[in-house]
Amino acid sequence: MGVTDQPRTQVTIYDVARAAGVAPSTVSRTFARPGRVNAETAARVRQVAEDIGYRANPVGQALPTSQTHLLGLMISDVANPFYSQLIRGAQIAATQAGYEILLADCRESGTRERAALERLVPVVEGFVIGSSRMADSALRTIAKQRPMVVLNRSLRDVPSVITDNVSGMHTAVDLLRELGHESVVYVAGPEASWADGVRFRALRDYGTASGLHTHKVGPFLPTFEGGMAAGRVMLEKPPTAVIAYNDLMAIGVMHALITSGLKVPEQVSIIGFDDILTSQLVLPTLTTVAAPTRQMGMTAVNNVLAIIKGARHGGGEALVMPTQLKVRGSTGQRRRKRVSPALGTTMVSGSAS
Amino acid sequence: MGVTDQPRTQVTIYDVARAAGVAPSTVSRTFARPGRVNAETAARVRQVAEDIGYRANPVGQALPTSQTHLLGLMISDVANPFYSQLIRGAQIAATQAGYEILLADCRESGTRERAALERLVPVVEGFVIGSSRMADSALRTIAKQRPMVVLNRSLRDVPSVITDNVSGMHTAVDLLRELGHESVVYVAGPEASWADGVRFRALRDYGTASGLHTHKVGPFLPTFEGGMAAGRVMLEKPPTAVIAYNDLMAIGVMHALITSGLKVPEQVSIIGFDDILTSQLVLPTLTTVAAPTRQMGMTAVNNVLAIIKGARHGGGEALVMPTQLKVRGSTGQRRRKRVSPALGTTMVSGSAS
DNA sequence: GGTTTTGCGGCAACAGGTTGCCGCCGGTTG
DNA sequence: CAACCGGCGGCAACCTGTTGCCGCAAAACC
Repeated sequence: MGVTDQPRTQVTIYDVARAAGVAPSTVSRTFARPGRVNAETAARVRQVAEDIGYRANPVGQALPTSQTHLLGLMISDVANPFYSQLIRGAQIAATQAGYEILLADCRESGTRERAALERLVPVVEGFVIGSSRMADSALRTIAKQRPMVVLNRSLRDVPSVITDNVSGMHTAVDLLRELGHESVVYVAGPEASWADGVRFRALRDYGTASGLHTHKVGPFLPTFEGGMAAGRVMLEKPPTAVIAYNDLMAIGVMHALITSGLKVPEQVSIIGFDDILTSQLVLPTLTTVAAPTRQMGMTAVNNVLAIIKGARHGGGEALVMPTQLKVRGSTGQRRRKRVSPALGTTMVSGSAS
Repeated sequence: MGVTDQPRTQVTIYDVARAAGVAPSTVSRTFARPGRVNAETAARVRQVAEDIGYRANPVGQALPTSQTHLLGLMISDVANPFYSQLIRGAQIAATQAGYEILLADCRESGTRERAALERLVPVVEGFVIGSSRMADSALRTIAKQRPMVVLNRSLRDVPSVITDNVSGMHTAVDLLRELGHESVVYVAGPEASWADGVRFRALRDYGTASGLHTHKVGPFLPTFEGGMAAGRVMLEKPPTAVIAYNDLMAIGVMHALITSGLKVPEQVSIIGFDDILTSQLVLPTLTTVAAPTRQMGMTAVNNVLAIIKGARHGGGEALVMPTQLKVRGSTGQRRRKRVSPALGTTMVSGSAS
């Protein structure tokens, strides 16, 4: 009946030692210090180990060495496809190095994030923080306890991997200018998101410099729903161009606008950030500033691993990954004036705010 | 400079014991066996522990008790949004019980799945297997070693949580019949997927019984790309109705068909399975057989936990979760014969297009 | 009052590995 | 031939908790 007939007694190095006629320490060394043991002896030990089905117990190894071979990966929302590739990249890099990933999802809450990190500290050897919702100081507290690499955030003295938000935003602005746009609304994500601040400032600064008038709405949740909410807010005075904190929000905005009869991209151009798979599936397809998420996941993990292995993290400079503007269907030429159908409330011209 | 100044020496029960003037065993009992220790003594120990910053070391606890408080969650593709809610549900249930989730993604490979499970066995207390790509026998081998609950698969003597594929398929067939369809093509997912077989058989059996001619193409990868590939294959002789193994494939099929000029749902009706978020974002929106994924994740975790705590898994019957047909824009009335090239807009799903 | 119970703290043996240090042995070197 | 050295196996301490068992003292019982 019971399928779970736990093998009550696990095979240990002591069993192997006895069976092979050597001391336990020799068995241990055979696996942990290859070379320290005579080749013949080692071969015999390995053989015996295999015969009687020995498997090293990671917990036993972890106690004296404090190497759990576990890495914590904190993300703010598993349901956000942005993380899919990041998780996968992390996973691949970890597996290659013989590590496993402990996944924690804080559901956009700094409190939950903190609690989860606190719980994980004693178990993992290091952390990769996918987008933190915590305050710098709190993050530093954790960083003091374990090697960590943060993504999409720059924090003095803590190694980080970020995307080139500024130049990504510039390409987006350039595109809008080329298309004849004169103003743009930025749909903000979580206040706690570092990237959100950077993106908005990059937009404002470069926008002003290049004659694009900018305005901001939000913050909203960085989800499809959040985007829809933002879209509804904008309906009173529809903008001609929108840049959203991320793709999910951009799609939400687009959905809300289209549902209320606006045409994308004829009346409104929309640009997102990240380039999640869904961006290619919606209609119109979404123009977006793409980030190499998978690569970032791998890089982040490899870096924590390097630090764990003793590499003193260098100059403290963030590692900047290039972004790429993917121009798709949601952006189009700005129409001067009149858009016939019952659009009494003409647009912009004297863009207020 | 270095931010990672690991406090090399952690505070142990021995430190607490010394500081509180008791034996280490008393400290241990204070936390592990409340009640076994005199209330006053316990209070003092707790106070001292807090003062000198004692935090129990999970590894130390895991060794003698073999309770790692870790659960393995195996999924076949993180990038498939189907798993998002499942992961989240699992996560929530685990956290509530004081457990953490070790995530493994086998990327649709039975070999990788096996390897990952093998690696995790010694570390976790139990497994939740999100859609296995392994053979029954291999799965049983693992099940013998650790408590496990499998999702979307029924396996004798191994507890499982599945969706009501059969009745879900029936509702889908009923819908197509109502809409006047006489034949349907099933787009198959991975051969190694148990659910795929069940769905197809349910379709064939019930279809035949209700006069719907069925045909199958595949297998294909259960991804957007897989769906596109299937769509291209079907182009030679376009079907009037398609049911795909899952939403991602359905969307891929839809994309391929629409791209080559076919109208959905006017010329082809498409139905998926799962109800991932993206299904509501594409145009036309996707009709699908929805599964309560979050709930399933929680249920699965709670069940493994129960088994770990000693509950002998009951009759071996799979736990069946209800499905719900979400009728959306991708399904429509079958057109008898000729569809004039310019069918213009019109139609049921008259949403913006 | 004597004896049995009960409450509770301590001792020490684990759990399963790792590793510093010692010692044996055969080969080098002078 | 003696002193030295390198290779290699074993001993035992150690990592951090848990827990069976013992013993002592106070409480409960007859």
